[in-house]
Amino acid sequence: MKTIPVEEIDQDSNEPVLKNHGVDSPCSTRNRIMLAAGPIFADKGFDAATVREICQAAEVNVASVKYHFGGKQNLYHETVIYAHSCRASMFEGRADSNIDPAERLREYIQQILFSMVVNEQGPWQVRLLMNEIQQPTDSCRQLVRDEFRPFVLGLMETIAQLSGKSISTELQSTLAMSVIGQCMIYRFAPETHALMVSSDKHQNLLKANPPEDLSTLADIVWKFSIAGIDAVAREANE
Amino acid sequence: MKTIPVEEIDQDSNEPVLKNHGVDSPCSTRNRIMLAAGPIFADKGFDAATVREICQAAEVNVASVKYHFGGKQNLYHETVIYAHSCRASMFEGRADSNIDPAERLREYIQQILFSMVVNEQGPWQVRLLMNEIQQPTDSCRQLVRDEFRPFVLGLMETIAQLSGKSISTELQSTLAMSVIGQCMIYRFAPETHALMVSSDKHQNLLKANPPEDLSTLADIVWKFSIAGIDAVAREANE
DNA sequence: TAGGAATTTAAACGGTTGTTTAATAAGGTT
DNA sequence: AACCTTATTAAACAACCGTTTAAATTCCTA
Repeated sequence: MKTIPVEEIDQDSNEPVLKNHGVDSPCSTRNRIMLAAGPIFADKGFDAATVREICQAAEVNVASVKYHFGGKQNLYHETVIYAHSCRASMFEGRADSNIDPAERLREYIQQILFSMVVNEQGPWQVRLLMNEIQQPTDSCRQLVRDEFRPFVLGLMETIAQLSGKSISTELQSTLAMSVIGQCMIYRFAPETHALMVSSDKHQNLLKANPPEDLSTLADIVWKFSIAGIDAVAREANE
Repeated sequence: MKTIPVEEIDQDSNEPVLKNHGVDSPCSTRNRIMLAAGPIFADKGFDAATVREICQAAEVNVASVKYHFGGKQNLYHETVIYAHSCRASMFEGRADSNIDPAERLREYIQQILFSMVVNEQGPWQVRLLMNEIQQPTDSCRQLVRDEFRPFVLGLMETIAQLSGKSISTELQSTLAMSVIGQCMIYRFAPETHALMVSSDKHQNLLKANPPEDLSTLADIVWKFSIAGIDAVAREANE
C-alpha cells in the first residue's frame, strides 16, 4: 500500500517538502507512532501527552514525530482522522427505519450508553472522539462534527416521529439534548453519581458493571424519555 | 483578623515551619494571590494555569506562592476551600419544603440550568467547583462532594415525593441523574448542541442568551422530567 | 557495486515550568 | 538603637517540553 506523500510548507521559508515516499508497512515507524499516540492522547488529552512518552511507547526516536508528521499538532490531527476512519462499529447500524420509533429510540439510548461505559476500557478511537466532543480542538472540531451529526440528526428524526404531529426543529434538538444528556452524564460528570449512592457500593457506575445492569439503566432512561417526549410534544401541539 | 498559621512538614527533612504570623489585611499578599488565582484556575484548570501568570495578575513576586502556600498544589487546594466557603448563593434557598414537590423540582432544574449558563461569565467560585465536579482533583474530591451532596440529596427526596409510593434509593439516584444530566449536558458537551442547530444561529446556547430563553428551556426540561419520573415510578410500583 | 535519497539516531537547542536560594527590606519588641 | 522574626525580591536552578540539527545508517536504484 502506497502512502500519500505528506506535503507541508515551512511557515515562512516556503519550502514544500515531500516525505514518506516508501512503502507503508503495517509496522512502519509512522504507523507505530500513530498507534502508540492514540491511547495516550485518548487518556491524557493533547496537552498532557508528550511526544517523548509516545515515542517511547512506539519504541522510536523522538525526532520521528517531527519527521513523519511535522510536529505534535499534526500527529494529533492525523490521529483524530484515523480514529474517525475507524468508526465502523461505533455509531452505525442505526438504519432499520422500518421498526417503530419507540424501539428505535431504545436502540439510540443503548448505543450512547454503551459508548459511554465502554469509554473507560474500550477502544481508544471512541475515547478520543468522546474527548473531542467534550472539549473540541480547533483543528478537529469540524471533523468530529461530521462524525456525530448523522447520528444526532437520526435521533432528532426519531423524536419527531415519536411526537406524532410536527414539532419545530428547535424543540426536536432540545428533546434530543435531554435524551443525550441523560446518557452522557454518566461519563461527563461521574462524580455526580458518587454523591448519591452509599459510598461503599457502586463507587463508579462506569467501572466493572455487568451488561445487564447497563441494559436496565437503558430501559429506565428509555421509559423516562418516551414519557418526557410525549408530554412536551403534546403540550406543544395544543 | 488573625490568620491560622500554616503548618507544613518538609517531605523527609521533617522540619515543621510556621508561616504567616502577621495580621491578614484584605489586601495582603496572601489574599491578593488567592484572589488572582481563583479566576485563572477556574478558566484554565490546574495544569494549564501557571504560578507566574497568577503572580503577575496579583502583582506579586513568583516566590510568594511558595512562601505563603507552600506550592502550587496547596494554593489550588486553598483556593477550592475558599470557593467552597463562598457558596452562600450558589445552591441554597432550596428549603421551602412546604411547597408541592413538582414546583420544587422546577426550582431545582432552574437552579442547575442557571448555574450552567452563568458558568461562562459568572463568579469564578462557581466555575471552579463545576470543573471539580467534572474532573475531580484527588485532594479536593471530598471537599467538592460535601459541597454538592446536600443539594442532590434534596433533589432525590423531591423525586421520591413526586413518585408517590416509595421507590428504592437506587432508582431515586438514577432519576436524579436523568434530571441533572439534562441540565449539565449544555455545559459539559455544548458541542453536541452545535451538531443539531443550523450552524448560523444559536451557535452556543450558553453564550449571550436572554434569561427568558433559559426559563423556557427550564420549563421544557421540567415537563420532560415530571412525565419521565411519573412513568418510571409508576411501572416500578406495579 | 557505487551513489544518492530516505530514514534513523544521539545530542543539543531555546523556552517554560515549579521551585529554591540568598540577599535585602520591613516590622515589632526590648 | 539593636535585635530578631517576618516578608519580599531578583536571580538562578533543575526538570521537562517540542523542536531542531547534523551525523550515521538504511534502502533502493542505476
